Amino acid sequence: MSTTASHPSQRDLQKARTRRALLDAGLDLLEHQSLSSLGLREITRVVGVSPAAFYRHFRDVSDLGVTLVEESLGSLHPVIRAGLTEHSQDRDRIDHAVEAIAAYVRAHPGHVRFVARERHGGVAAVRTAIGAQLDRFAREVAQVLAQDEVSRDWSEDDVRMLGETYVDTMVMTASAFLEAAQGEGPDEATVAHTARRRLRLISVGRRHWTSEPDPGP
Amino acid sequence: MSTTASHPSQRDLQKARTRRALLDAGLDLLEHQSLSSLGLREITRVVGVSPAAFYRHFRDVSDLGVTLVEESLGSLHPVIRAGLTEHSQDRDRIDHAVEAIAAYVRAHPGHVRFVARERHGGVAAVRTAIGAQLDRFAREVAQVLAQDEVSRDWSEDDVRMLGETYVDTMVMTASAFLEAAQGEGPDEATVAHTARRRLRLISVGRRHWTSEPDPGP
DNA sequence: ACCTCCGGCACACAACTGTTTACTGAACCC
DNA sequence: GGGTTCAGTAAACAGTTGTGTGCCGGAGGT
Repeated sequence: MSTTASHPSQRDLQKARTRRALLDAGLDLLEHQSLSSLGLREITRVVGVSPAAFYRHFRDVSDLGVTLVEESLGSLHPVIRAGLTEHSQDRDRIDHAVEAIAAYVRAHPGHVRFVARERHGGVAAVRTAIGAQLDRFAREVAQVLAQDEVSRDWSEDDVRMLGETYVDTMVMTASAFLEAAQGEGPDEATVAHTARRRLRLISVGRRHWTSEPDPGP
Repeated sequence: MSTTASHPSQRDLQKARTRRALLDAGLDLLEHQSLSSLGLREITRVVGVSPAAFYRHFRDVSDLGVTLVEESLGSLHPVIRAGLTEHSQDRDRIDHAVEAIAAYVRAHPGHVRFVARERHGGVAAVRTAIGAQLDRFAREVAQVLAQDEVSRDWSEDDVRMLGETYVDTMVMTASAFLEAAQGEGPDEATVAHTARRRLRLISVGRRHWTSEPDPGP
């Protein structure tokens, strides 16, 4: 019995537990380095398990990395959709969004750091995995935005661009919050302040948008 | 004679030459990995020099990394200023800016990749060095923008935010162009198309901006 | 001409890496 | 209860790594 059974055996539970431990240890170690320098032995040493045991769970370290991506971003989709669907005044919406990001960073700093770091990192598989997830987010956001009255008659292309812009802004904001938390940049209040104004800038641009002829792509 | 003499001796020239070779080799190797996994021996092997020779030029690999930052971004300041100062219609300005970014990426792909990758990378010293440079850019851009008639009576804070937004957008665009060049994302034309519309979105938001009361920071 | 400087070298060091092998022993199924 | 499955082990493999030492040899200054 090795499939995802409804009645997980004792052994399955134990296996899942060490797997979790490996993932957690990996994420912890990634606080001060990047994935392409993270060693397999380094991880197993922290967990307290023999190096060979690693292969029972992952093909190699970048495989573990890809799993971490799904874990970090995969569970976020419903949250995003829920957060965007709730209607309210523009001002409040922005405030809530920024506060939601701040809360998420406080709750999962490791995951945020990992995504920000490996988004353009040295491991191709992880890079593309993150790219794919962010793309999904952009589509989802765009889909919600398209239903707003403001952008009723926007071209599909423009809505898509808007979604990407929002997603990128959110990721950058999250990363800025993280840096604030570890005292590397401006403090949290300042980050929130700038993020709010940045979102408002986009929002204003959106309200006055005119789909000019643009030759291309 | 070891200072920056106007009459560089034969020995100084040779030293500078190997130093250059080390930097170039390092940048090349960083195409497929990140700095925190780049080995000192790896570099010297490529250059064809003994490992010990490395210490004649850099304290360690992250020291070389910091040098690469200055080299990548330091020389860019005059270019930015020149590009921004030239006046023209909004449309043309955006088109030219995007094309300028594309050209820069084509000319210095390694430097662009390095900055994008190590901006949030695992080596603190390099991370802060990049942050400082981008901050300088943001200030410079803001200073130019402040003189535009559109944002005459903007608060200093808002202008600063606008500068940061532009810089971040440029960096992201550059990184997107790079990915396009190596076939990892959408093609170059699409990237340019989205970048133009994104810049126009910001530009529109700027024209209709009202400095609302925002409690904080 | 002689002495000094110094970039680069060869070598040695201990520590570390990813991967394979044959194995053990407890939980599992029938 | 007896046979099977399989997560985890110990040991060995051939490489790799960063760093320190002492030395060389050509260029530089006087």
